[in-house]
Amino acid sequence: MIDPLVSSAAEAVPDATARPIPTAQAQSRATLADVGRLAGVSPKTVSRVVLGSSNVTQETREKVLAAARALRFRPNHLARNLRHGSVTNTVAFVIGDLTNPFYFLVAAGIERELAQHGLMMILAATDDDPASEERVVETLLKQRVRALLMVPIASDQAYLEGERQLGTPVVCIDRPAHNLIADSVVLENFEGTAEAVRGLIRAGHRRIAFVCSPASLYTHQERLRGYRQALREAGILDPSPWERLEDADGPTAEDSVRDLLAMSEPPTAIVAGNNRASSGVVRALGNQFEKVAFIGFDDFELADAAGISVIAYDPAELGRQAARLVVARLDDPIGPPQQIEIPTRLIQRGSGELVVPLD
Amino acid sequence: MIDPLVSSAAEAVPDATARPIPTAQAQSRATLADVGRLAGVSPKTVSRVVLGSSNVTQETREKVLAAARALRFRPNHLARNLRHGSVTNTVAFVIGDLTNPFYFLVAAGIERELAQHGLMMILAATDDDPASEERVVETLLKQRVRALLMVPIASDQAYLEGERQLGTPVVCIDRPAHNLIADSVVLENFEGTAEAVRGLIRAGHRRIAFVCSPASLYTHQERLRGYRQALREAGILDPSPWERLEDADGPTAEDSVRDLLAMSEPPTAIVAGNNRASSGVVRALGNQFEKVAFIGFDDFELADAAGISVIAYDPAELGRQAARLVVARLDDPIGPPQQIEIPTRLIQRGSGELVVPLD
DNA sequence: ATACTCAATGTCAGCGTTGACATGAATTGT
DNA sequence: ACAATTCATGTCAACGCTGACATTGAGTAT
Repeated sequence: MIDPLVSSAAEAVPDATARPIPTAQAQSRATLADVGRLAGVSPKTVSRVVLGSSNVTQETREKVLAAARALRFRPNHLARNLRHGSVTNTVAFVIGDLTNPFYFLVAAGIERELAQHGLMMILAATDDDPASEERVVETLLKQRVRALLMVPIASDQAYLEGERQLGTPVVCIDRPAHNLIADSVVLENFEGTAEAVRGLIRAGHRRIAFVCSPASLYTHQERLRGYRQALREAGILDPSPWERLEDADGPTAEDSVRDLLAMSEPPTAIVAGNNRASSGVVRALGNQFEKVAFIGFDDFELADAAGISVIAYDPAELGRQAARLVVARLDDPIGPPQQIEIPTRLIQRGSGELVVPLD
Repeated sequence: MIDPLVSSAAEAVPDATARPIPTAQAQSRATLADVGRLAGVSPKTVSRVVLGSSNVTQETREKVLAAARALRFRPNHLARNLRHGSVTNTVAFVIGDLTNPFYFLVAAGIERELAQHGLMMILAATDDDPASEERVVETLLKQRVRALLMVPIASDQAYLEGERQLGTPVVCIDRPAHNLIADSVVLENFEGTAEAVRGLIRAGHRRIAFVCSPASLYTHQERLRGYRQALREAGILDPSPWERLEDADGPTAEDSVRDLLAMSEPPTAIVAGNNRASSGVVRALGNQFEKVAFIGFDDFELADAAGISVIAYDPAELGRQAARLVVARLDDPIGPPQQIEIPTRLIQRGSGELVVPLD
């Protein structure tokens, strides 16, 4: 294991000639006591200076500050936090898949909002493995994180109930928790998708496909509901031929689109349920939106340059709101759980609405 | 300020009828002593069980584990770490701009590699503000992070020298540190760019532009050097008319490209120095690579679908290597500083090499 | 039977900090 | 001039944990 405190065996060699360049630690970190000794005051007085208490003479304060600077003193927050009931100022954000740019934008929003409240963000990934979720969370709780922000992966978050009762706020992002009273921030999945599909219908489309995977996700189910709802309103009661809801291990969105286009009555428009599906659709269609209209859920880099219409939202706003919920919950642990919906809006760039359907 | 320990004023109201739904913390967290009391053993024995010491009867162990489970005991790592010399298992990654997707991918690589060594990643942003770098780092050091990973923003990291001597590894990412002996992981900026430009020259291009900002960055300077080197090899000694190295507040890459195209002798090929510049170029050119060839530094989502050639590398690998340096340095604090170069490779997708120059 | 080993458990102190409380000196009021 | 107040500073204990060391009792060797 890693242990930097184990001094190297250098002293065993009386004359280490081939000694490498940088030096290891000579002295250890200065403590309040060290500073106090140098300044000729008690550790407590140093503490007062560090904490900015007013009950210190200007003269003493300067002496102490000089000593602190000389010794490169840096207060030990571990000790401080222990003393104060093990309350830290780190908030954990537990993500499934770190490589999804979506979550990083969320993380950016969280980081920024938390920083404004003196809180730091610790990032932990579960690699989309439900089993590792509890393990990761457990590790974080041992570190006494102040609150937990998470994109729930496991099918059950009941294991957090005890912790919640102990006062650790839990805020779920993108999907609600299962079997746990927790605040959550989600997208306007249903309405956003329904509105986009309604737009396609208004443009004359009837055969509208929906491509998405994995189908089991809360977000995708909501979007699917929105899709179906809009079609139902238009009198299309069975959209199933155009639904492609493959699961993670099945065919990719790219395959699904090729499959759709090969149908005897191919769809005239495609809606992608998430940004990964969007990538697949774009690859399969190769920018030929004269043939098939396309709207993706979730904006992406250069979608504007490519003229692709999307159901967009602000991922950073998701993070910001979640962080705000954390802060609010820390301020007031009591109070009914909240669910915030982040609005989506259709950005029309040509791929979805300017198309004249073939039939 | 935030303080969840402040109990609500509920007890002042004898009969709180309009009480909200969830409950606040009833009891506090169990400690080793609590578990010991319940199991009828000393705290030390509980500690032994928790740490997995062998010198405990099977019977005692089970009693203790049962008690721990009953009390939902969770070891306090703050106390543990304090006891052990304030050595934590969190490593900080200090980034300038969180919204740059490049850094996400780096962070993902870091997180993954660190996790394999039982280390956690704490993310902190400086918002590309050199002045806030030291402040942010200082805060992190108070938390006693085990090591520091950073993308240096400030023009001087000498303030970390003391900390380095105390044994905190510092690894710089993407650019080397200034005035500080530290390990670093950088890209093959010079060679990667030179090779790409050589390719354009081989394809017959002579008027090759370089668009990038801000010009002051180490990475961009290296890339610029590579660009000039390749041109020099081809006998083009003064590329300055085609260099567009505007700084952050100046015109955007998009503007620069329009400007270039409006020249009396416009470039036949453009090289972008980073992914932001690439976006700008793509927007300005609008995919018309028949007119002007294009190669960007740094791959991006859907560059493949758009057929854009890039100088690519693996950002996650950057992170992984950096994390590995941290771990190595923790194992062996002595040893000469290392600089690792992450290889780049030219991915030809059509925008750069299949073009027939106009002249 | 006596000393000797060893395993299981306990006692204690201290990691660095700060709240509660104590002390002593200077200042104030009357 | 003397108690009352204020202010700067100090003493002490405890946050939760675990290394160093002590203790106990059972088993083993002579």
